[in-house]
Amino acid sequence: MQKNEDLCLCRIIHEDRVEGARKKALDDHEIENLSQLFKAMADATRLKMIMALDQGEMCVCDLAAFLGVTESAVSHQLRLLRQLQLVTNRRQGPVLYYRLTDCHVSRLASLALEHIRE
Amino acid sequence: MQKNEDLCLCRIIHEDRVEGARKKALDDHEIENLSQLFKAMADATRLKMIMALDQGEMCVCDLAAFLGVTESAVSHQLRLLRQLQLVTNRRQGPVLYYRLTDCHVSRLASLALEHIRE
DNA sequence: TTAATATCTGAACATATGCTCAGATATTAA
DNA sequence: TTAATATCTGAGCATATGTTCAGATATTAA
Repeated sequence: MQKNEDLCLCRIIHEDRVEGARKKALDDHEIENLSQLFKAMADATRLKMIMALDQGEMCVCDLAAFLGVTESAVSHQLRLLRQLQLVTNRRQGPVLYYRLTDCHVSRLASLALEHIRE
Repeated sequence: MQKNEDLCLCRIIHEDRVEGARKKALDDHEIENLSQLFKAMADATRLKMIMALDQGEMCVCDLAAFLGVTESAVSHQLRLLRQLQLVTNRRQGPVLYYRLTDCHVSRLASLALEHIRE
């Protein structure tokens, strides 16, 4: 096996394919954003949260009860989803009602679900 | 804060919403499968591999050269993708050519990309 | 069989992740 | 102000993840 610096032409069987892949490749920034989005949906708890919020807005208590985890855990995950702008909240007194920012994530989930069920 | 056993009704503000979410919730098995699929796409290296294979089949060497990681790393990731049946291979002599099993993952990636670029 | 090539595998390691706990902050009502 | 409720936050911890390394396996050709 070779060190990173040596990962060079000597082992490339099909230079054309490697070159072709390079040309059509997304830039790193987009890849990073894509993987972040998928990462947000890659956890069972967050996925359940997203599916639940797709039905309508819920507060932290509600989500915690639904999920069977502490409100702290929910809050941490909501922060992550908020930072990715997947969810938004609305304050009514001391209660924060969370909802999906738009239908993007639920569409992604639906499409993925179709493929799993096929 | 309460322990898990105490995560009970006393903190549920909107029982109806919690109950509604419970009724429409996917079963755990499906949630698990969904999150596994998203997890597979949640890593930059695997995402690049998937996008590259969407262009056509490539061998392990090619992918390693394209990605700039060791062939060992590629092989480990390919095993994961194989186990989830996202990729398949075809042997030609000592060379294994990998390709996407179907268009599902690339569709997912395309949809996600649209949403990111919007 | 032997050597060369391509890929796979398990172990080890550093880093990331998700959760709980304890306590902080924010809002409301008495 | 004080107390109560709802949520947030940082620290700490156990587990998961992604990579490399060293060496194993599989295929082909001499």
